[in-house]
Amino acid sequence: MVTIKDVAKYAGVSSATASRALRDIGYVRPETKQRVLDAVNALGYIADQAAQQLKSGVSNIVGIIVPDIKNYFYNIVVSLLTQRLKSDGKTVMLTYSNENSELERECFYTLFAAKVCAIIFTPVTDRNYDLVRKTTDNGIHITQLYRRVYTDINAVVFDDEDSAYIGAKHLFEAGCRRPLLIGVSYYNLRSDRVFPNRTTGFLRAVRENQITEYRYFEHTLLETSDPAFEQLFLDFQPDGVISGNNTFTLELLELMRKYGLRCPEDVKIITFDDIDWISHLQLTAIHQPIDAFVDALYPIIFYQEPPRLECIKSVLVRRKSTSAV
Amino acid sequence: MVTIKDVAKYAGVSSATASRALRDIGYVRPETKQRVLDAVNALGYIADQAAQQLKSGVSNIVGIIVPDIKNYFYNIVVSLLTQRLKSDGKTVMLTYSNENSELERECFYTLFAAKVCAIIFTPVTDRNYDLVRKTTDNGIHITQLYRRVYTDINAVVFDDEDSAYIGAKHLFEAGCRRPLLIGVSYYNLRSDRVFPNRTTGFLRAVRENQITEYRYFEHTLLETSDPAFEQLFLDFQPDGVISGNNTFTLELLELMRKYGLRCPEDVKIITFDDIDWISHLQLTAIHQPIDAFVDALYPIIFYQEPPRLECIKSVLVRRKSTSAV
DNA sequence: GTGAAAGCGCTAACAT
DNA sequence: ATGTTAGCGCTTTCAC
Repeated sequence: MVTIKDVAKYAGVSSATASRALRDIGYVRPETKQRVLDAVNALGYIADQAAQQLKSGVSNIVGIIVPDIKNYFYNIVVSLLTQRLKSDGKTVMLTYSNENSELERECFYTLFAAKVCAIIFTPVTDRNYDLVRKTTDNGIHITQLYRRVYTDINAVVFDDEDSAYIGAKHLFEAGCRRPLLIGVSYYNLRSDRVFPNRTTGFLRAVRENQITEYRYFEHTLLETSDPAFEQLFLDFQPDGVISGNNTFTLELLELMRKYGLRCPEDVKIITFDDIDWISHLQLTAIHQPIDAFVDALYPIIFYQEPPRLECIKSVLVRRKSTSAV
Repeated sequence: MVTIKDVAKYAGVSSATASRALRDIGYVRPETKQRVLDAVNALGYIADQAAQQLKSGVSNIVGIIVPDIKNYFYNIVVSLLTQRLKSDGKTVMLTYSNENSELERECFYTLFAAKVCAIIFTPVTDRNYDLVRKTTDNGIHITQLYRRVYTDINAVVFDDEDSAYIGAKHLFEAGCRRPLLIGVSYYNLRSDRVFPNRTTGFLRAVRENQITEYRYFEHTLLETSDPAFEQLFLDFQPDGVISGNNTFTLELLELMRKYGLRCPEDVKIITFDDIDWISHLQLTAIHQPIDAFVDALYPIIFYQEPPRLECIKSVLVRRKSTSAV
């Protein structure tokens, strides 16, 4: 392995000088600096981050905890974030909580051991507050993504509550009188402890519009189909559905095909997640601007006080699936 | 920060004993070990990986270089891999090359600096061999994913060449006589330097079946639509298309809608990437078993000699888009 | 402007 | 079975 000592020896200077030259810090004669740079090139030296970090005490690793493997949204955010952090000389350590609170704990331990300078995560429970505390107590910045569970910690979310409200109103305007909401059920967390909550917005719209026949179903994440949902769908026979994500929507579409129901004639559809195939199928969608989301997130990653809540507005994109018949 | 010295002091032992106790190494009295464990619990000690690594010289970070943000396939592989590596006490450092050879170089530097013990990457060029060499010379294991560019390095790929061949034959059996293949064009890499190459398999099928009217188009990745492709599609008027990935397929479907072409009546379709919405649209697809892929990858991550080439077979899933009219 | 030396937190010889 | 000590590669006073 090539160390800074090798570089120093090759350049005929001390390792202290080499270190200064490489980081443009302190006084180094331009000529000396050039010799060091030449040595680096000749030897192919790359500084050992672990050693740098150990000595300097500063880390440039940002930890991310992703709750769900397959979620398109998270994957995009992770990649956008990774690229932007790189331009600030930071690297990303990736972990998966898989919607499991025990795994989330392990993720925290892993990131802690790696001495990350910040953690960006989507909480899957409200029972890991001890670790959240410990993290901030150790000067590690922390931000919640997508769901706000801990109110004293930074959070960046989409305003899904409002989107569900707007979506429901749009359904009513399109003539629906038997709306169904497919919301989200968490494994380790009561929905009403999470902001935003799609169901809240939906119920508000229902009340304001004096809709008497309505249902909501809280669908677990990770599972691609749920018999209980099929049962409710058949029993209730909704004329309009707001689907909490694209996976739920696919399940809904399969059900409708199975029972010969057409969209928008029999059932109108509004779906969260305006991704490529959703738009191809001409489904009315709640478009969540990911770029704006990351833009809002980026500046607060390293600022904790006072805790910020960034709430990104989504946009309803009207397409055939909610048009009049 | 809580260090091992704090733990040692709390437990009334030396830091060496504490270290041994924590790693179940060497001789430690059970009673002593328990005292150390209690101290860890009481103080909330988590070992500093950077320091461990610096001293022991062994790293447990695996680096991944992902070429494309949006690619569903990579995202799934990354997450499956991350989870399996965790069970072996390894963590994942994530970087993105974005199909750019200069960025790929930077990724290597980043992972090098982090002293990863292995690199798993999808090469975007054949011009970074110097870094590949340097990596292996430093005892860092390295494996290519999805594309084999360097023949002396481990690689795990799907047999896309054969899949394209089988797909083309299936099109001919369904009556197609004007097939079009949408293959992949790399930015920094000639397609014929990559194994597998979809075009090769396609051309073999064309030859064997004496098809005289055919075309292939090598579509760039990352871009969601290409005017040159639209032009070729209009000029040639294929009666069957094999699409190299789901993004290309969406572009194709949009074109067909724009020009009022129906599937399978006017154009039959076979697509790579058997993902959820592809199956919902009842498109015949080349199903790539990701689990088998990861299963093949996992055992060779840390074995380099001799270089292995794992070629995973895909399965053609027949659906309506290639049925007889 | 440059070098010598201490030390970050941890582990591995070696001593006891 | 446990403690002492050296040192991994780097940065950072502090001399010069």
